[in-house]
Amino acid sequence: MQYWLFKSEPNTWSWDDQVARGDAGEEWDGVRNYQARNNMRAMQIGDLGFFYHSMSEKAVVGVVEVVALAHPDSTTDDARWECVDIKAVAPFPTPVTLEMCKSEPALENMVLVNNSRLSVQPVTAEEWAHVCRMGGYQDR
DNA sequence: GCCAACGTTGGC
DNA sequence: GCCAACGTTGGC
Repeated sequence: MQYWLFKSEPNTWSWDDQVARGDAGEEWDGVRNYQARNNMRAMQIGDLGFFYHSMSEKAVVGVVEVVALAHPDSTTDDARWECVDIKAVAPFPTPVTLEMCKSEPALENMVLVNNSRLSVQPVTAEEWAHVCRMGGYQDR
């Protein structure tokens, strides 16, 4: 069981869009970055991730779950690119902003804080628990 | 809207 | 295989 962070611009694909897909989930397509793809290849069914809104919001707004292993990205013919499917699990009672993360010593090594451009990031179990607590989210 | 950081591309 | 140029991302 591992933890991740999925980053999206709300204008392109928002938490509400994700929720609207329900349990069927949705491809996390459009990733054209090797590091991000490699992270998705490493994912297992049932892995959990944060859903992060970049740009205007810059906050973790909810929790998603991996429901399909990495498979070819349907938005391209280029065999290099793969993606997983994820579904919305629950929203954060309180969105955790980037600013909040930066001010937390416990999160100083979080990828989001240090390499905000990577669109699919690994999250450690400690970071996961910490951010959940900040967001008022009851982890299972 | 600006600009820094990063990743990718392509010429050599 | 190196590196300069370019495009994109995302924080500010």
